[in-house]
Amino acid sequence: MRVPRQVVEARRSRLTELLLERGYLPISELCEELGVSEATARRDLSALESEERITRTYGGALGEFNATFTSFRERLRHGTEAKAGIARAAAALVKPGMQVYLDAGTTAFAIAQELRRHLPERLTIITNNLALLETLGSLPGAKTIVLGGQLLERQSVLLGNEAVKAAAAQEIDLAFLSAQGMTDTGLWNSQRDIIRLQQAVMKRATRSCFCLDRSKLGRTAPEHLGAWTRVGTLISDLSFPELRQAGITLKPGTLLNSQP
Amino acid sequence: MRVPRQVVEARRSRLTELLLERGYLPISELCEELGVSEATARRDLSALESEERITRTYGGALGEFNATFTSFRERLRHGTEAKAGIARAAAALVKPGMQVYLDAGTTAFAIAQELRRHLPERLTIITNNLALLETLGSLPGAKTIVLGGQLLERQSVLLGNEAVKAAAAQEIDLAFLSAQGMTDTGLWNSQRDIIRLQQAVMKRATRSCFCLDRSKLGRTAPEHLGAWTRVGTLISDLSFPELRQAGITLKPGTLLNSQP
DNA sequence: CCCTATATGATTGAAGTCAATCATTTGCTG
DNA sequence: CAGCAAATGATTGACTTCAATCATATAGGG
Repeated sequence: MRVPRQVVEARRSRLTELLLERGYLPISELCEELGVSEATARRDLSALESEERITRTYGGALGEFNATFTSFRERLRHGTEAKAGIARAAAALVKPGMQVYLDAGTTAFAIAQELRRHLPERLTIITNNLALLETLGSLPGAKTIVLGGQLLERQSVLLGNEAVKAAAAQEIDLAFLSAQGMTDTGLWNSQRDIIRLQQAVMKRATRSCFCLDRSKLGRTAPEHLGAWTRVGTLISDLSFPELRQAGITLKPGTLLNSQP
Repeated sequence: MRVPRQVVEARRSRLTELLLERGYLPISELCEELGVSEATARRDLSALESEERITRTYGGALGEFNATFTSFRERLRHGTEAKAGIARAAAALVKPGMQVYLDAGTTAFAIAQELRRHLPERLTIITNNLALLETLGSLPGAKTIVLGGQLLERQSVLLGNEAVKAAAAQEIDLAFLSAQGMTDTGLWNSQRDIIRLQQAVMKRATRSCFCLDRSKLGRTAPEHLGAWTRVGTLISDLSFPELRQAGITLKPGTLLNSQP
């Protein structure tokens, strides 16, 4: 029997809520919970899936919860092998007892995963990248500090004045930072707030490492982050000659080449 | 053919990693990814499931990622109807343009879900409860601020000096707080760090609402949070006479009764 | 070096899932 | 109020998943 449109919509949003809360539900439980037949539950699922509000699986469905986090993982997965190499080179710099800052971005995610594999003792990790917390929260023996800030819509980063202020109060041995582009005039990033935070971190960090793979070469972004003179270390899959060809000449010892 | 124990273990931990990264994977992809037959993949899955390192589903498996968050959801689900009533009463106090603080705990989670349903305009939400961010991050038109702090192992809360300092710099119209127990001598909570943060928040909040359901009545906890004189509003499913019977006498207007 | 316990892949039957189809009921529009 | 469009539940057959069983190969202990 036909039922008011509004009832259908209500049921479907209840379904998304349920999945959001529970993460995963098999069809059978969905039917019971919603009080509808299997056929209707399936119809709801395929409707919601085409709106990309949920993800169907064989036998049930997943909530599109932490859409930001999962898209993060997606991006990382499509990220080149280069990123994994950079992460390895970066993680190798981390020694026991250090206080390490990890930036926003997927490179930091890769570094965190690498650190999970080979975890130095008494590590303190400082970050504003919420996507890392699932990875870092369960590390035994490591301390994780989150700088505060405003949650960026559709992203999993905290930014703003709170973040800058909190960064200025930290002691950082080693900061891993990333950027969206590099040219002969320096590094570029998309948002002013990100740059402000990065600059605050660099001021407090004994050593600042920028991690950029070759896809960033020659690209710019709306905001200028800083000149090459401010870069302590560059970790990249690019070689010295390749960089010079693009007009970038680094002081010796600045470039750290990652293995592929 | 039999294979070294170490190989099996390596494959299984790779499997957990994969699920951790991708959230969900169907059996077929697992076989391909691990290079084993379906039978072996299933055996791995049931082994890991019995160790509670993953969750099996019909047709695949879920990573036990953000175990903290999911256990959060579990707890919330088992939470009584009372909690939902309290959340409704709490959310009704929130008016457009307010800056609202949400505490750690599942009650705050329930309030956040309620706010998502009926979202006042220009809302600012301040919290240290990371479990809320999935819910609050996608709210259009609302601003979410996270106080910094140290990530508590096996929980999704940020605490410590950073948190207290950040709280002291906030302007809060309405704070929703919870506690683990209430007796005639006041409110109780488990950890000193939580209490320090709550006290800092109360100092900055125009109005502080404590949300406690009847299961908390008569219970204590290791640390004393404060006397009843410091409670601005109590939202509960308990009635005035019930409280008085337990030796708790509130000033008129302090108790806000939630509908069941 | 031998023996056994263990890991693996293939097979199989039972059980579960899915999309399509159809009849029925009922909201909504003209 | 009449007719159409939409929503629902039941049914069906194709397909998938699952656990159990079995044969085989080999790691690891004595």
